[in-house]
Amino acid sequence: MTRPGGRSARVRDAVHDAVVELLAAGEIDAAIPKIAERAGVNPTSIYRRWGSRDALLLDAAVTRLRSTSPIPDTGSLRGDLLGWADGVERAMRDRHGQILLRALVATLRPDEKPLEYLRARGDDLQATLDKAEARGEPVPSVDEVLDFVLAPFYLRVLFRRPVEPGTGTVLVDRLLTARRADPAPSAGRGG
Amino acid sequence: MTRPGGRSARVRDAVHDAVVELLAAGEIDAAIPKIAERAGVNPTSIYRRWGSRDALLLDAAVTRLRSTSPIPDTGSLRGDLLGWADGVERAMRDRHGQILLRALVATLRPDEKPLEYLRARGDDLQATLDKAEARGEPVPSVDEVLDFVLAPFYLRVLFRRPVEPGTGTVLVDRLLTARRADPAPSAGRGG
DNA sequence: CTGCTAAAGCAAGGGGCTTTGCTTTAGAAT
DNA sequence: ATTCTAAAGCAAAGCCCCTTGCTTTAGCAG
Repeated sequence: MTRPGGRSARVRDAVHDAVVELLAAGEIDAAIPKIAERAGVNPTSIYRRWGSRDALLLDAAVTRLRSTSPIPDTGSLRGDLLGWADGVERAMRDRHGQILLRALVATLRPDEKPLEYLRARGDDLQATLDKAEARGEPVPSVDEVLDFVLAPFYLRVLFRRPVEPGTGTVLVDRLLTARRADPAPSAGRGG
Repeated sequence: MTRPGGRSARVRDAVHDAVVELLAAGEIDAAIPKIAERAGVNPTSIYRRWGSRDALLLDAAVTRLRSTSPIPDTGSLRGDLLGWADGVERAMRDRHGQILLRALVATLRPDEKPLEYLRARGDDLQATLDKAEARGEPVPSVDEVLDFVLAPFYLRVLFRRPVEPGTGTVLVDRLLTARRADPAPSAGRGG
């Protein structure tokens, strides 16, 4: 991306938009020529830039999901996690968010290493937990946060069960209550 | 399936095998002619029977996953859940199980109703919980079981994080401990 | 303003997926 | 054993995806 502004960025955004719109419209297996037409772009541009439909879908999903649900800094672990979980909840209740998550999972290859983007989100979470620990709060591990909060959201979306409003709060409360009740059994941190 | 035994079943199994083998071999987007060749079957047979590659993958995944991890009847809720969770853990540590789960999620369409097969597994779980309740044990809801046990397994597999041995026990313990510590906040049952 | 170059557009060709009408086979029924 | 039929196999044709070499454009640099 030596020319991030200008035409290059315009085409990229148009193509990403086209992908999301087509998926949202039920055109699940629209191929590259169809995406290009929707984006008002020449198919060759997509082939040259992304190489394959899956690579394009993955790029679109990661790019769009990256901007959702940052972790706030509220001064308390509970506040931070609630703020983050609310953001996740909003994304997971949103049709486009659901579609992007599904596209992300569907295009991940079983044998590759975890995505850089996912590792970064884990690091953010770890930083939040470190701050809380420095304040003297009792803190769960990143794995526990993922198990208690993120996993239930993802299960609901991927298996088409409803995400009720307030789910994020329930899940964060479960996490913090469980830690208070039983600080022992879980495994160490992790990527 | 008016003729479940004989050639029909043989072809079905051969095709399902071919799907799993190709996916396991990294041939993620092998199309129907390639699957047919691997199965020693004419492509037309697949087109006529399943209609599309996605329908075939979904059928293969559901058929193969249906036979894994039944819920035992041990006389205690904890025993039942541990037995079930061990089965899930075994499937999720298995390469083929991981591949089938990924295929299942990838081929689910966002707007259709939940799978009959998934509803049936939920009913099995509910029956187990009902038995425990009749014995006077404190019981979680189906949703809580899914959140605490199944969701973390699926998150690990779908996002390519390792499933450590003993994970099932840890997750079941979390579920039962949480119920003991805080019987209040969660939502009702559900499909 | 002029020149440079990365990226987008264009066009043509090959290849493989998918469809469809017909034939053949194998399992079930009588 | 004979008959019947659902399902599998075969062959050919159309379609569309993908590739590739070349041309054009638009943004940045001097």
